[in-house]
Amino acid sequence: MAVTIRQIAVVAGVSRGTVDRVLHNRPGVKPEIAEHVRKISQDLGYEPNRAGKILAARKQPLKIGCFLPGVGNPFFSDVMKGFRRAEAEFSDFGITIELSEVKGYDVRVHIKAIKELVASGCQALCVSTIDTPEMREYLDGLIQSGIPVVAVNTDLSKTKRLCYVGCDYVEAGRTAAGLLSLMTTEQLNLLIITGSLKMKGHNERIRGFSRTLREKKVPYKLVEVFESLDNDDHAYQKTLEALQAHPEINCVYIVAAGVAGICRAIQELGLERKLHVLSHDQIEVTCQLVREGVIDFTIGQEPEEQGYRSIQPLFNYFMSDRRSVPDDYITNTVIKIKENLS
Amino acid sequence: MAVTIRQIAVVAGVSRGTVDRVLHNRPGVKPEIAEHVRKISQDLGYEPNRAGKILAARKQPLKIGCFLPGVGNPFFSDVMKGFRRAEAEFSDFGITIELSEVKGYDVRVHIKAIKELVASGCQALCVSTIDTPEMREYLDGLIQSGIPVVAVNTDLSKTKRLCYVGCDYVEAGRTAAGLLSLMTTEQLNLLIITGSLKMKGHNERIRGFSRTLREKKVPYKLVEVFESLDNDDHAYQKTLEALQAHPEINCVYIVAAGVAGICRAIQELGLERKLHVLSHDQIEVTCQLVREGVIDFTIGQEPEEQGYRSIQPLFNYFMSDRRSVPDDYITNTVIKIKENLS
DNA sequence: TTGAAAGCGTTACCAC
DNA sequence: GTGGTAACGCTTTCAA
Repeated sequence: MAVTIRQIAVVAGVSRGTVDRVLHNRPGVKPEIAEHVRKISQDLGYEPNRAGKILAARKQPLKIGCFLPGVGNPFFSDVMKGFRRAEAEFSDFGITIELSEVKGYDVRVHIKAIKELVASGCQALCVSTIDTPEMREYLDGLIQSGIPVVAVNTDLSKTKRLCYVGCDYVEAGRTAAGLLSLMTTEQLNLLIITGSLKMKGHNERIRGFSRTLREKKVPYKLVEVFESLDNDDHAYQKTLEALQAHPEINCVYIVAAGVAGICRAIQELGLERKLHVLSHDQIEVTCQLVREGVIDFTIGQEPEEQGYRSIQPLFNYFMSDRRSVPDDYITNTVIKIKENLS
Repeated sequence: MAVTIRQIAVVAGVSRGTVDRVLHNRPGVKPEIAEHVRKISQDLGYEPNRAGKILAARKQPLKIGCFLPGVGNPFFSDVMKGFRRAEAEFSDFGITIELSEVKGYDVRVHIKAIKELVASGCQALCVSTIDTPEMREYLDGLIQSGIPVVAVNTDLSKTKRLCYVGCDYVEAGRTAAGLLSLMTTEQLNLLIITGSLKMKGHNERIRGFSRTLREKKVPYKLVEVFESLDNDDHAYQKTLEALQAHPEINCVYIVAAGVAGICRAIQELGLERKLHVLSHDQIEVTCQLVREGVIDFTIGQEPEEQGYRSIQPLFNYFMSDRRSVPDDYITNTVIKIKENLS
């Protein structure tokens, strides 16, 4: 049977109230007694019982704020599913989730939305946002004031975030290249279409991709790179032009969004199945195109897991009186072809 | 705030004890009152609070028995990791896990081991065993007597098992074929090495594999099939002979164990990287050979997840008074190449 | 500065 | 048959 607060109290010769005060660093305990109690709880290997905590704290349930720039981006709806699953899982353990979604990547808009979450009484945050100085400063302020923050999907470097839950972008790019190299040995004439050259994750994918091609000594030429800016029409136009201008292109690497537009261009030019086409993420549009054989494979990152695994450590963190500081959780780099789209 | 047993008692005009008796179908309640209470708890949408249950039941913690034929099989140690993770996760929620492992696939041995788990007081079981009539009969008896059984990794068809947690073997075979077909278009001269022709999962993989090759119209010839019987030396010998007798073989499909022996034969004949080699499962030996480039890719099935996700539904099942009957949980078919071995 | 007690939702047990 | 009460481990509040 695990050690309880009561046992500590008995051993220390004080009341449970005092032990509680010590264990939560609340004021009003004589320093020497506090030290004594602390030592005993250490020696006994005390770990708080979550069921007891939950029951006692039932009047102020833990409210976690989740922020995603997910409006209009189907990828994030899977992350949200993970949040929801965690909420359902933990609801009768006294956890509530407040969701906030915005469109696009304006730092001000993001900060405003997060502020609203805090104002609504959230005691912890899971955020997927932009890693800019302004954002970092704002979040570090929050963390300072006692609100732990989990970085989901996009890391917040050099902040005091509790942990990062998301994929390894470099590995994703490396995997795309590695699989491609298993599929062909001929010289690659590459068209790379990224989302935005400002997005760190996108750049990391490209870096991993080209590094692996070089390591594997795959002969390749980078014919063209451009941004889709998450806009299908724009991506369609640019792809059309690039493929017409450079008929030698035999491989299209789609780093981020714009997939529908890009593939429409490929199909209209009758190049379907004549080019290697690789993409990232497992969303409806990529799945459909993989099924049709237009895209050879797509590299996923377990978005739902990212949502679920953001909430879970927060739960344990609070339940352990902030002692179980969670590790980063890096999701698997998932290869999806037609047969394992599940 | 969720509905409590107390509220039901108030509304029904009875005591909490009576409500408890009704909700647990315990005798000693007048039928009309029982009916009345049942209706109210329905109307109010009562869901038991897990924290309360855990605390009250703390003296008889839920003991779950886990059985694996894992001795000498590294695959199962990952499943075990999942069991352990669940145990750690739920330990202060009053769950204990009793593990039992045996070597090999003798039904009598398996039944004996499971009997011991039951004798030691396990109130539920997670088992990975053989799907034979004798086993089915034994397990159905246990289930009848009130011990729910989760089938892990291998389904127990036509039993009253609570659910199946494991992979889709057919999909795994299909995926192997699908990826292979992306890697080559030439005629395939196949050597297939299965574990045992008696193992349903192995046969399903082969079925999925060949079906997909046919669907994709990949020209192929089955040069030879034999069993490794999970024995590396035997597999080594047979592989050596097969490859020498049939120099036209250009693809080796390793369906189950014996990987080390098979690949040793391939390497000794200097055929490394000259053949396509595919395997299943992500264990140390397959990982190493993928890293060395001897195996092109291996198809995993998330064994740790299988362990964890067997315990979790049992926990919820008991906590919900056996009302949340869990769905089957099919793990992902995971493609692993050198770059995403994580 | 400390102790005592109530209460969270559930179960088990004893008394009526 | 039914109601009341103690107990699980913890937090919070009130009293000393």
